[in-house]
Amino acid sequence: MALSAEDEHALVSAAQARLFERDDVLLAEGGRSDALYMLCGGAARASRTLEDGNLQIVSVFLPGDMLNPGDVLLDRSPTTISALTSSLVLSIPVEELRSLLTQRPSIIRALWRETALQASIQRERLIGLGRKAAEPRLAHVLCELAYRLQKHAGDGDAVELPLTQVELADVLGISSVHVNRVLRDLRGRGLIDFRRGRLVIWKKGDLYKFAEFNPQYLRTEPADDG
Amino acid sequence: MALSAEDEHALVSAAQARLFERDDVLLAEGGRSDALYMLCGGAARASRTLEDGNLQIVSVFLPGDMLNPGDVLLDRSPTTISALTSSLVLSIPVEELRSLLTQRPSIIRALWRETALQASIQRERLIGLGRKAAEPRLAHVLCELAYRLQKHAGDGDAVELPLTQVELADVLGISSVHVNRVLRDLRGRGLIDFRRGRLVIWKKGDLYKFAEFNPQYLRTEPADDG
DNA sequence: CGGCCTCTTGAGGAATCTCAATAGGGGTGG
DNA sequence: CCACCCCTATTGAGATTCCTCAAGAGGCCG
Repeated sequence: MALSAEDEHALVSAAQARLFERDDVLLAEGGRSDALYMLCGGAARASRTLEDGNLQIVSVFLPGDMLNPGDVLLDRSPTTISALTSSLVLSIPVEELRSLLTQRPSIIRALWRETALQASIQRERLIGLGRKAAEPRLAHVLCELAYRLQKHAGDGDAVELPLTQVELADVLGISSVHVNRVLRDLRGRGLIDFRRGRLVIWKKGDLYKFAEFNPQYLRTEPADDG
Repeated sequence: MALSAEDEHALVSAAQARLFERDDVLLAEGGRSDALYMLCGGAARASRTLEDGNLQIVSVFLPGDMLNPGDVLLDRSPTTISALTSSLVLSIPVEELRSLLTQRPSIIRALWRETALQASIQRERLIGLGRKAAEPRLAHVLCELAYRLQKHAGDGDAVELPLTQVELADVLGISSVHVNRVLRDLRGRGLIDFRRGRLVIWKKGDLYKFAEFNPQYLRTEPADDG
């Protein structure tokens, strides 16, 4: 989160820890955004349900992420945030956050930075949804999540991705049936293997190229690897 | 931009004004993000071109918008920003911005807020791209742009939207041919009329409902209208 | 053992695309 | 002022991608 040790300490000291189980709602769409949430363990999602019942997942959160860095500026939560797996979450009530922000202005920068990072992630997703076929679109999301979980994973390494095919479908804006076929296709190309929440990337270079994935947008610090 | 008069004055004083013509590039993808840009007049877009030549427009900017509030935190511009029409742009070199931010911490808040607002807009676009058919998706984008241009436009009012059908297609992630058919459909429903950059909304309430458009996410201040 | 969720595969259908041809408007040079 | 050109808009027709419905298999848990 790019915070100094002191700032992080101040933030965490003001926070309350809570545990959520799979599908528990942390923050309902339209509800008051009354605390800043930080995910310490597990995984979570932000989603919107449309009138026809269709669901779109807008963000996937992994340990270390803030869940609503931009939303605390707003009154109400624009999406529903819920747990993908058992999750440990820290929360700081907005009143306390406000006083912290005046005492420690550098925290504002961190929130701004986190907001910008999540906007970058959403931008790449938007590009995929708009202009990529299902195969590279799925490949890109897998690259992104694997990279965020484990920047330096090499060929053949496995990463735990707690997403079902239905959930992947709701991230990608396609049907779960099609996700299944696309996964089969990517497996057939020898790029990846994804089964029951376990992703293996066989050829990172080829996969990145196929997905047009460039991890630059996920870096918060100056380049530290390829 | 939610700045105090003094802060705005300080910001504008440090800025340099420039005029761009249609399709001029303000900031190239991958280029250094060396200044903060603010759009004063005209319109602009942020876009990404994929390897197959396909283009996706990620943001449309209107007067009053900052063009890269989150990107100044990063090294390089993630998208190409170019003018949709003749545009007047203020720019503040990042070095000067940095010193301004230390002198006037409240400006950080404004940049954070603007970053969060643009993330909100992108989130709604993402939802449309993922889960809405072309008709409500286009309707939603038209609602958004009309609202941003003129919050209080009523039924039958016209708004100048400097977008061709090709550009709308690149916003929506569909082909320009299909944009044309969808516009015809929306016209047939009596909701809107869009010809050569001029949008008329016949029935705002019906259009909002059809598009599932709720302007809440575009508000930076507490509610001031319906 | 039974139920439920996830995954897998097939088959027909719907939305959207690409290609192609035509029309309209606005600018520019002869 | 006209002719020409280019960009934009419009419409048709066939192709493609992805969807929906449906059925069955596999795993997990009470």
